[in-house]
Amino acid sequence: MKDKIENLIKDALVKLGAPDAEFSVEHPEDLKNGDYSTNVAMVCWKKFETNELKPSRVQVADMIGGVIKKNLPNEIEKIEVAGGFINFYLNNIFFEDSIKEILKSSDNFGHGKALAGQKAIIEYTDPNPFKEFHIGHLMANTIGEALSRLVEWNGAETRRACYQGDIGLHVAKAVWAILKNNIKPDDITADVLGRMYAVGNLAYESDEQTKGEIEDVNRKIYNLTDRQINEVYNQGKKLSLEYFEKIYKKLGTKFDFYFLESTSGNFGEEIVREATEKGIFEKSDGATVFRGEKYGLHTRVFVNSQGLPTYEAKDLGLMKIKYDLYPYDRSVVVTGNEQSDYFKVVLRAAAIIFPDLYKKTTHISHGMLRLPSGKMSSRTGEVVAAENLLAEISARVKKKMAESGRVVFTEELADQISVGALKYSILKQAIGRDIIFDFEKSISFEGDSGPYLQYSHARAQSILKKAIAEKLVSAEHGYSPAGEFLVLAPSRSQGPAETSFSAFGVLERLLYRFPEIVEQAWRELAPQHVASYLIELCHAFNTFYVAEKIVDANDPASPYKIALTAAFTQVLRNGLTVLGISAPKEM
RNA sequence: GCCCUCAUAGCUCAAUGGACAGAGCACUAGUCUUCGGAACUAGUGAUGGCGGUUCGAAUCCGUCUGGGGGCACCA
Repeated sequence: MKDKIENLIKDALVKLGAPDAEFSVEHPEDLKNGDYSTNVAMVCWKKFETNELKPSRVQVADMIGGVIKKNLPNEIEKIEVAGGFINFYLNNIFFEDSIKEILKSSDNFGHGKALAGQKAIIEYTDPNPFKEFHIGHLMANTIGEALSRLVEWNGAETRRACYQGDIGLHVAKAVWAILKNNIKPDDITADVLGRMYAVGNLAYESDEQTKGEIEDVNRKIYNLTDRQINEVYNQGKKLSLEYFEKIYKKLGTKFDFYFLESTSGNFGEEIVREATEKGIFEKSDGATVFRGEKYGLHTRVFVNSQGLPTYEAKDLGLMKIKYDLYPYDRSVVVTGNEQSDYFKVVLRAAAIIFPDLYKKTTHISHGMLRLPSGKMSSRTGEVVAAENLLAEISARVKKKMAESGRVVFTEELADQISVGALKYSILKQAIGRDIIFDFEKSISFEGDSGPYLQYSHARAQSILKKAIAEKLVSAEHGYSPAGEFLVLAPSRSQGPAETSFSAFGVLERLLYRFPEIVEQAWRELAPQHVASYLIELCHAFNTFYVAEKIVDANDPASPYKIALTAAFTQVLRNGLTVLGISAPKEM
């Protein structure tokens, strides 16, 4: 439709002799200004100035509008000129078709082709074995999963990757503390690991001798020379990874690739060694460094003075490992924004060594989850474990359910709602901004919240169920409206009378826009557009729901209202899917 | 000290350079003999300061103030 309008305007400009004006066609924020709007007159009004004639913007808009009016397609009811904008109003034919289109496409409605034929790999979450899986990882996972789904919905073949730091000083700290406290491999739990890391980290910074001991453990882990250390290491790593897997399952993420630092390390070190011979890196105080200052960045160590690869070399190696495994067109790496400058340096080095991979790689950094008391730190043990947070939310969900007393609830349902609440609260805001986390305030169940979306969905589902029970829709169409539903979906003109912009008029005007939102959200790497859209959509539906009786055998408009409800649940469900939030049928 | 980022209503957040800056929470006043009140309607209330670019600025540029992050062998 947008294309049609753009062509309409282009034709008009050609006829008026100003074919090269750049203009845009958008949805006006306020629906009373039409379904589409163009700024063409304000952009090109000066082109129409002559010595004798100095038309105003509005006059130019009238002029262009006059030409467009002669050639209106069927779906456009009328156009109006207001304040220099030209506004386009769609009619019943368009809305009727759009509802049919939604019902026909069902689960595919919203899938686009912007990235068709491309391979994409998204890396996110990246928890470290031996350390806690904390709420920061929850944030990274939520964002990465949503981005993955956006990429998928726009047509790319997508792989999810998780990079786990199973080697390095942080591991040595935990292993050292476990040995020091005589904890047997069999007694190690995820909880113990998190605590031991904090203990080891504190000890590392406290005195020189301990520091040396931990560094020694670190070397031994790399070299695999000490049997006792290996045993603790292997057991701890296995346990951590299993524990992470449990959390991923609850969150609805399934990774295709797991990368481990213990494998990217050597590879990265080799790349750095070769590049050093070419003069890309240089030696300094025994370490191999990249001089970022040449590019307005800062110097970073890629191989330390002990000859061990740092995270920098490992990340460099990972870029190539990923490509060798899965030749991507787009690679997105999601991390916290404290790594933002770090990544600029690594990518700058990559630009010289792997220019083709560099061009395909995007680093996205998300904000931090901060406690009201300040920054959360796993180094000092001041973390909120993901598990604790989820359990806390879940307890509150159950309490709420018990109070409402409608449904015998299951653990699974409570999880779906809890995860939905958490994910929504993260995704509703722009990636990159911090969330100040407060147990009491940050998770909401009403208004602008995940459960509000889920509730709207469940309620609409319940209406469809009733429509089936009352034989206004036959049972074989089920909840998911198939092609036959169209036979029952009557023409738009049988719908309720529209008084200015009634609730259902707003609903119709939002539903067809979903695919554009999904496309825009990918283009801007901004899942919050989907979140805002869904809130607006649900609000429109709930207003409609209160104002109109939907299922009513005596109301000739009822079939159309039911079709609209079916289209709404479909779009909402698809939208929730894009965000990685589940849409229970009852709650 | 240098670099990066952010500043929107009492609070938590939205807004491809476009029309009157949108939500939710809180507060105030309402709706419901109707399909699920985790709902709906209405009201109060905001672009940190000063310049600039533009037909048009929360958005772009400069500057000041104030948060947050980063700056060599941690990740």
